[in-house]
Amino acid sequence: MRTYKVETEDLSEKVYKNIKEMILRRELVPGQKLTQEDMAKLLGVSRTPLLAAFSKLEKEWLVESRPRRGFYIRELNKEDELNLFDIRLRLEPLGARRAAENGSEQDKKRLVRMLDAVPDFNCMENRSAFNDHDYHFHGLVMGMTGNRMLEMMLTSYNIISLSNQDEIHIDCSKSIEGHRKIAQAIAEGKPDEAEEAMRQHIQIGLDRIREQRS
Amino acid sequence: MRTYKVETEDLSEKVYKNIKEMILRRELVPGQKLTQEDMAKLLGVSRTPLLAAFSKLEKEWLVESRPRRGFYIRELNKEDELNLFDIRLRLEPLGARRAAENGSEQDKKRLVRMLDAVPDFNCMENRSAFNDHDYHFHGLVMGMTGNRMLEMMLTSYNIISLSNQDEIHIDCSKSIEGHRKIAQAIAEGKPDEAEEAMRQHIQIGLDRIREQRS
DNA sequence: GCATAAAATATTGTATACAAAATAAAGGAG
DNA sequence: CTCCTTTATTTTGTATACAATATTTTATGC
Repeated sequence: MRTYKVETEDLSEKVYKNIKEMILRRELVPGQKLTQEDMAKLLGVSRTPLLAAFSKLEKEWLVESRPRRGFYIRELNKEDELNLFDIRLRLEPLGARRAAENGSEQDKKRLVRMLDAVPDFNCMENRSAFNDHDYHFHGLVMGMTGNRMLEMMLTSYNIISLSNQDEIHIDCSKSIEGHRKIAQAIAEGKPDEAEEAMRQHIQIGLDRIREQRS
Repeated sequence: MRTYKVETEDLSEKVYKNIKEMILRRELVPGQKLTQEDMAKLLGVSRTPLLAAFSKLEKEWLVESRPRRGFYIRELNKEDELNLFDIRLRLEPLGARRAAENGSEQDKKRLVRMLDAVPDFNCMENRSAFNDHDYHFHGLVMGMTGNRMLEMMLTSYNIISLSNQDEIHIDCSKSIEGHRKIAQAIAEGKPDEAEEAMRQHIQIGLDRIREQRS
């Protein structure tokens, strides 16, 4: 009998996911040093899998390596943020398009349901709730594209954006309205509209960066 | 007196670059297993920095990790290749645009000179020469964008494409003609034309994949 | 012979050990 | 007290060691 073994992931992969999660949750903040000993103790592993995890995160732009000085949560300056959005502005609309084309009916329903379930929480007071919503929304859309490379890249970029975003400067209701429009277009299987709606949504984020940190 | 210390990179970074180079040069081919002991001996390092390098390469999609089985040079199936080009088709044109906008005069001259210096080598006979040219051309352009994230991503993707590309199926002169057109537009500082020329150039690559491996 | 099971070998993933470099602390000179 | 030098401590980067899993080889039954 053929046994379907679970592709058991190694420790470094678990650690990698944990740290990503911690960055998203702002338990680790941009600029912070990741002391190896401390992180190893915190996560209950040795430094070996930790180092592999750091290396992965480095190439995803979430962590920065300063040789012989240590690893740090990457802190974006204004130029970096613009560069990041330059990329997102091209790729997220592509993702929305492909989601409309390739997403399963089940996922499309889930997407709509997700937005129905987020009626009105106070963004100013509950920032992490919005963070979670935003992260999951973009993640779900990118998971519908059928392009795992795209999914991986944009998941990381989304985390960087969120973790570097200033608390004060988000127009929450407008953002969710944007999500709703995108979800609608994807659910209805309209690639052009989905792409354009996403483009506008990302553009707003870019505009906000431009006007603020100048 | 202020001393400008050279940011000395660690072994894992050197190993990482070495392996990337080896993939590009086809000394390591898609599907091949990277036995840790062998690679460590070959590169003259221990397995520790090697593992960090593998982890980096994994997140750049150049290497695949099969837990408890080892690391392998990533082998793209047709779907993967289409996914890859779906991304390149959006990002490389953006890169060409930014290169036209932000590239230094020196780099622009270098770009034109590069294409003058590649008059007519026989692609069929000298595949690796074309590989090198293609890699360096795209690398130079992406280095002119002023967007290091974009540069890093597309450098890797370029390597994957080249290492997975079939020997037989490249129209070399047509490709170089495309490069010439792009270089021209960038050198003249015409973003729209540069973007469009690059789009067409990548599109040709995509078409080739579509028609062939079907 | 051929397929299956058992033993032997090789390879991986992780922890630990150690040297080199960076940081922090202590000590003096002005 | 402040600045510089020297010493001590911490932290990093790499190598090695070891247990657990995969793979290969050998043995055994049919």
